[in-house]
Amino acid sequence: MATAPTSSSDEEFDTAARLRTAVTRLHRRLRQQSLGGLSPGQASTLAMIARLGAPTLGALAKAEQIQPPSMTRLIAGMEETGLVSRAVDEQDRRISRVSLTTKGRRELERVRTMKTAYLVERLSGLSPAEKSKAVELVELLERIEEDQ
Amino acid sequence: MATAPTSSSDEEFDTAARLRTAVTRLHRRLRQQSLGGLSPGQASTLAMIARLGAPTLGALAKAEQIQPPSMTRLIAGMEETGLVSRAVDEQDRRISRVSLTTKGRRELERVRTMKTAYLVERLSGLSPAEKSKAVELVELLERIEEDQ
DNA sequence: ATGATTAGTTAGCAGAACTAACTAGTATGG
DNA sequence: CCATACTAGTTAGTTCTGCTAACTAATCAT
Repeated sequence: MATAPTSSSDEEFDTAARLRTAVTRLHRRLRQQSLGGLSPGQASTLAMIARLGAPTLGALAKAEQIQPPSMTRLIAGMEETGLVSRAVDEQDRRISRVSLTTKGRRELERVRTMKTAYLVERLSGLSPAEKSKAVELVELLERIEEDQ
Repeated sequence: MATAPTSSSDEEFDTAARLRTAVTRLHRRLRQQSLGGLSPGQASTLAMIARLGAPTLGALAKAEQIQPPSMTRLIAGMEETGLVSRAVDEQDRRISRVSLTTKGRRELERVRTMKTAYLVERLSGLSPAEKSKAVELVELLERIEEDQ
């Protein structure tokens, strides 16, 4: 194999490939964690609604970085189980605003810790030095995805 | 270090929550990247077969960390499009070994750059200091998921 | 030789994402 | 002021990935 040795783009490629694999697997693992009846998407959306107040469905889709139809379905399921309620906007009746019900707020509180329990446990197994590195890791991941 | 237990676990929780969100979004983004006709699972499996040589279906499933039935289906699709071929093991006829066809090798080569193009581009946008740290951080990410 | 184990397959379910095409409401330009 | 264009959201249908349960076929062990 007569490839150019120690090319920095080779290293970048390797790092990228490993990052891809790692992200895929961790994602799968996170999906398998129990959230007590809520899907990961529901849990995440619940938190986002709480953060935004009473967002429109489109705004919510944008914030969660999914397409509107995906959000429609997600919200439909959550409305059915009484986690959120929808209200048609008075000014513009095309728009429907989503807000948390009391049950939704209660569930969010209950699930908040469960959601991260697995990762908290994994993180707590790290040494202090690694732990501070973990913070850098998160910052790096966030930077990689920003401005899309 | 007088670490108040409360603040320490708060930090861990926060890091965990951010890591979760980051992983979910990056995973979604990576799934949306075009791989020129191959599904992400196919691309990943292609690379794994190349690394392992002529693995059994079970070994492949284990390496990719999915259940055997999922691998059966994945391989079935890849066999249909001529990316891999299966051969029954002579010694133990329960076993079938999977290997790349010429087309499979060609596709792997072609996709190898494409596959991580998005991440490579993102990584190359980082500062040199960040870049050198990225490797360490990916290793940490791998450590977080290991021994499951 | 029979019963237990192992490898892989088949069948069926579910979740999460997408696009394309539709409905309904709003805004606008002639 | 109305026909047309645009916007928000929904419906329908597809794809991909993963799972479990139950099965067949082959091998191993007593």
